[in-house]
Amino acid sequence: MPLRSQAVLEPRKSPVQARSAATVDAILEAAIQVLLQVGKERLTTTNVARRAGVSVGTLYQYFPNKSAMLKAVLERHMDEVTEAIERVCGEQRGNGLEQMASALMTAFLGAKMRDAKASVALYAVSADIDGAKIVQERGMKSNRAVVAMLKTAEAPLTTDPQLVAAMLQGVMTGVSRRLLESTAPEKEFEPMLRELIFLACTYLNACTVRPVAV
Amino acid sequence: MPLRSQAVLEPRKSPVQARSAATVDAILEAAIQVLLQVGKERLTTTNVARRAGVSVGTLYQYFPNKSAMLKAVLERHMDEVTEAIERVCGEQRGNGLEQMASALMTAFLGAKMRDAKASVALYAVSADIDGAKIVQERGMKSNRAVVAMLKTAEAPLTTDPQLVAAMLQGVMTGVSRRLLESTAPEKEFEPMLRELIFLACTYLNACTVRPVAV
DNA sequence: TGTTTAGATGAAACAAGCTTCAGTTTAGGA
DNA sequence: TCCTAAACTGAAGCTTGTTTCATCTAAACA
Repeated sequence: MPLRSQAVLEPRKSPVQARSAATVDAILEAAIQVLLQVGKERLTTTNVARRAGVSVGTLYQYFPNKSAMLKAVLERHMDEVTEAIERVCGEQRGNGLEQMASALMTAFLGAKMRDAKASVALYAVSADIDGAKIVQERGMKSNRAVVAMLKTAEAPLTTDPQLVAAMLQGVMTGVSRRLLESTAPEKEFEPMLRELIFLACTYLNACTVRPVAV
Repeated sequence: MPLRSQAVLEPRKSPVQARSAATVDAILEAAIQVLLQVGKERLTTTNVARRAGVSVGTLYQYFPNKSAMLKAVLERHMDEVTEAIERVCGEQRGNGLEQMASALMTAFLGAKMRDAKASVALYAVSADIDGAKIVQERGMKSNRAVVAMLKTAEAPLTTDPQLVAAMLQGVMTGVSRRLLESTAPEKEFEPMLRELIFLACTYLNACTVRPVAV
């Protein structure tokens, strides 16, 4: 989204295109803040607009309805996590399985913890709207990345990479969710991550040894 | 809730207490059915009452509000799963770790799959109401059961059982959720369960070998 | 058979937030 | 400087579903 070119002697900022882009951004940001401060129940469109410094009408200029706005918020958050996964999966190509496991778990938990509060709040939002669909889409994206990575491992797996990747993701999300919704996420983070890596390494190694059958 | 004692020659059934108990049950049952048929969004109190064959007023005689009713539904479901876990954990005391892992995973996935549809629908409901609290409570209950079981294993763990139990639960719930929300749960059930058991066995065995340190 | 009270009824009051839209402001170009 | 289109405004309409309550029914008991 490049800024519109400015007339000869007009140093004025943020013209047409950019103005609205900024507004959309402000709204999305405000939505998360409102969510964190007053919770899903009291998150109203009027509320979000006010926090964003605009009027409700403006909000409805960019989103057809409340649900669409929340979807955008969720998508934004999921993209961050997905990108984090894709990044490490790219970096880890050709490495050993333990390397991969460690990097993947660290990246995932890290991304989730980065703004743990928002993550938890969004779990709730995801239930309204068809959040499951969004989550699933991103899930498939990261799945592909994980599978691709696994196929380049030094020691080849003797198990269907698709299945292995699915398990890894189930494990990651399950443990991270448990962690995030626990009473003291920060405190348990370190040991949980360690253990998660241990578990993943153990599993992956076992998958190189195991007979091919089934 | 014992039935009210009946007068000498009055074989008449379902007196005062029981009549209402039946009503409550009908309402709870209706709630799930409505949930499955029209989804969370269109689940209204009037709706549920009609399906239960009573009037809204009656519903409000047993539940202070909609949220309380939904909580009761969720609690009921969670109790089933928790009981399934406690049962196997009791049965498996003193057995080998692989035995335990296998039984636990089978019981959990089985309980969730028994009415998979309801499970998924309740994920959504749980987000409204303070479902997290309910889920967490039951989670702690099963946690205790798992820990107690692990402590009786033939081969002793060299890792904190609390941590191990937490991981197992994270793994179970993560994978099962992934499975339930996938497009074809029944189809993937068998291989997923197999793999889940394999993963759990691998992990638990590793936990008996691993040096005690941290 | 009459009385009492648990249980049931459902129309309507009420609440609350989403969404609209007619009108105003601002930026960029001529 | 004026004009046009893009942005923005916010009071009020509208929809929808929750909850209440005055009233009715029927079981238990004497």
